[in-house]
Amino acid sequence: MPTPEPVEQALVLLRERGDRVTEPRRRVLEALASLPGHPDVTEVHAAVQQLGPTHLATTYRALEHLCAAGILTHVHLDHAPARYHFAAQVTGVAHAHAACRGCGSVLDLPTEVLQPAREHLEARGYRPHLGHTALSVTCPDCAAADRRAGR
Amino acid sequence: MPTPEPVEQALVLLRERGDRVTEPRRRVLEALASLPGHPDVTEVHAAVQQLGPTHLATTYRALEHLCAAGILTHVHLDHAPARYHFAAQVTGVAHAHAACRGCGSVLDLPTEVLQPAREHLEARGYRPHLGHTALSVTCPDCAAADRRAGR
DNA sequence: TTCTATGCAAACGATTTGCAGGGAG
DNA sequence: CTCCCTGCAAATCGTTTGCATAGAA
Repeated sequence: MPTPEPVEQALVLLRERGDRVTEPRRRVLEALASLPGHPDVTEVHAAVQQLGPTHLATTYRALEHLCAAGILTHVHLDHAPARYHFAAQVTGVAHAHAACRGCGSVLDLPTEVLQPAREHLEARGYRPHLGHTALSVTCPDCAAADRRAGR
Repeated sequence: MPTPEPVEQALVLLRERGDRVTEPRRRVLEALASLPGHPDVTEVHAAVQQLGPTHLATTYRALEHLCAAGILTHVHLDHAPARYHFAAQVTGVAHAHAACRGCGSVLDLPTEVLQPAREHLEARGYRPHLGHTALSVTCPDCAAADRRAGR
């Protein structure tokens, strides 16, 4: 189950690492906690701005740092920029992703559906990071739109 | 089994579409046929250059066009730029991919290992494009290197 | 001849970097 | 007091676009 206070949890982890707890980092965490789904840098930054003036480069650096610290993770979509969310370490739930090639919407997937892939990879000495890339899909809405357009 | 002459096959498909068969396009196809694995734009362009002077923008446009025509496809890796290869329509074999986060090497995967993912998605009305994004992995070599570095 | 694809240069969006000053520990 | 993090501006990277011309059909 999700931890009630991901932000507090994240701050504890930051301190444990000996990293500094700064306003921009706090804002990024608050922003991520308040935003639904899996926002990209731009969306995170917009929310961060509402909490106080912050330079875009700083938002990038904070996100990068929090990812490196294992507090956040990001998912890569096929075209669109990466999207961020709290890591399983913080939320307690791991999940994989599928992203619509048309509208960019992200669907969370239970990790079990990738179990055979995991086994295949591990049997060959590969270490899988299955939450790190989103499967490419066309969502029902965009599929309908495509059909209407004759594809 | 792979078609003996993917380039010829591709040219036929191009002509069938009423598209023009130009030097740059021919070079891109030759380059892809000669390069091992799944080269990215830069690698394709380097090979193309060896066949004759071609502008980078043209290589981009040729690749884009051939993908749109269904003759080529590209795989997205988590960080690195997209990598190109002949489409299943031309080679006769479909496959998925896993890409090493460390060194970028690409491993081909049998599509069956993604079968449960496919079923999960289709049951929800999503249309999967499972060859389009590479699963993120750490290859055995990079995993060993990571371990040596203490990760 | 017609009309698409190319070459070229410039524009572009996203992300990164160097550096000097500010704030956390 | 020390050193990490931030703000800012400029640089960089990968990719795209507008326009005039070359060349495929």
